[in-house]
Amino acid sequence: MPNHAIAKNYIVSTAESKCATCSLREICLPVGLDEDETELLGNLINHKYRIRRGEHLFHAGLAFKSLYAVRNGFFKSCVLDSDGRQQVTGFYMTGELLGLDAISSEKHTCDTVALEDSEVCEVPFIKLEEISRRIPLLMHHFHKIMSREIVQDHAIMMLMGGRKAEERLAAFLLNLSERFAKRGYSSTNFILRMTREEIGSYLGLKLETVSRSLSRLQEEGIITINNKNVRLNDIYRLSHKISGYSD
Amino acid sequence: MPNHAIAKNYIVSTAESKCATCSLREICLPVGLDEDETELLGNLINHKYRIRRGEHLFHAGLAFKSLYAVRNGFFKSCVLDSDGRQQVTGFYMTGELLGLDAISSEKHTCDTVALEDSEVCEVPFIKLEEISRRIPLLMHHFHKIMSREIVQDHAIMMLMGGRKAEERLAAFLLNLSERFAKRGYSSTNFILRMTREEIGSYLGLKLETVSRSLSRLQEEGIITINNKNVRLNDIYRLSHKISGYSD
DNA sequence: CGAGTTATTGAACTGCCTCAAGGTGTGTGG
DNA sequence: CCACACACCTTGAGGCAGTTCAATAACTCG
Repeated sequence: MPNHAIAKNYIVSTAESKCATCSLREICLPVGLDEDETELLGNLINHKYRIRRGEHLFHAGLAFKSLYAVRNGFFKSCVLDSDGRQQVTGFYMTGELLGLDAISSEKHTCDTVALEDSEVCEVPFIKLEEISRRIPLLMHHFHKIMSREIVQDHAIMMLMGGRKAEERLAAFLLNLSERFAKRGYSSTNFILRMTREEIGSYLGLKLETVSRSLSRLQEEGIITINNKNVRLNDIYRLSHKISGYSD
Repeated sequence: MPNHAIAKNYIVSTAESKCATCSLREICLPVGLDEDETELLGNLINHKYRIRRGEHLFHAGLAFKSLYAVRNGFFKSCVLDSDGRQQVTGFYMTGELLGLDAISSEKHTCDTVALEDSEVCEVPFIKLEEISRRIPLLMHHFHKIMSREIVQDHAIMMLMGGRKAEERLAAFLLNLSERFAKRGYSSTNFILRMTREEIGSYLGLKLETVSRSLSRLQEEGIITINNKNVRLNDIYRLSHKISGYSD
């Protein structure tokens, strides 16, 4: 089990913790499994854990045993570098998979922290690989998830490489918006679970720059921002920020 | 097959194009396969292709069918954004795997271009997944490769997020150095296959800044650079550039 | 050899960072 | 429920690293 904090908060297996009957199946798992395959899934999840806001799911350096699927809530992962700076490498919401970076070295390379009270499903990696052999669709689905992570990272590199602060923020907000929409939440009205500093770290900016850019977007009427609450008033203009069009 | 240019340059299958007897086996493939498993590998590679300097291996948008293992040579991949800017997302050398980003959407998201005359082994992805089912070690190895790509991308995000130009260059050179060393080439003396602009794009800098930073490192005696030829004179000081130590 | 690409270097500019001060929100303990 | 402490956010002013623009030099390859 990941660490002491979690040990105290694990949730006993119930019918609901079976993937087969999970309400998130369509987000987490491939579609089109037959009955036998669905039956096999029963063994995939070990436990569910409750992680409270501010708690670590795992620390960098910890031996890698399991991936964790976000059942609900919101996480960040970040790497600490030699001189103590924190680089946020990703934000994760319902249905997304945590710990993929750890497969290569068999150690976690990130700290992963809940940004709100959350629940995760523990997926022992050995089991995932085992069951994958029996369910080609599951294997393929897993490959797609890893690939998606790579694509997402490339998008961030792209932002950091050549975009101005305001453009990065626009892209960031739109990305969140889409992901919320996919989960049935409002795409125009949501809460930023992370701090300005965390946003800045993720986008390669300082927190003051994040704050100023958000204020600017608000002055332009494109968004309304009140502390952690954002409303996207004009998605069209917001997305045109990114493409470098002037209107 | 990937595109017209390649069609003309494919190399007929020979004994040498079997993974089982390939000289790169230790770089490409997991160790510890038994005879049966090694036999199964025979079917993994479709063709080898010769790609000349400047030619594309594949273009962004192309339907995804295969991954490509670099047999020898050097590649870059890059994404083009809406207003035509090019972001280099990675450099790839012998034994590394190209096209991982394409799995998620079943379309290539990068252009991938040879920076010197190169050869690649085509690995049809369906076949890879099929054979993986029969060879757990191969599946696991593949997962590690994907994970390594994620870790590498995080390292770049880290550089872009909080490092100064000279530090980024130092990290870049050391990364190349290690990868060359692992392949039996000199770790202190190598050729930069890519242009200053490509380095800059990869690291989130302009080509002039790359040039200036390299010149600075040379003035300090840490490296010697002559056009594309680099010599790392003082790896110790070079690595201390990164950690933010002052000496 | 010559045309085009790539690299170096200089000078001026600018967007982001740094430092600083004050404001707002949140959660905890009395 | 209030008050206090702490964490987070906003805004301003000034500085600087890296960009932009420009001119020249060096290399590459037909």
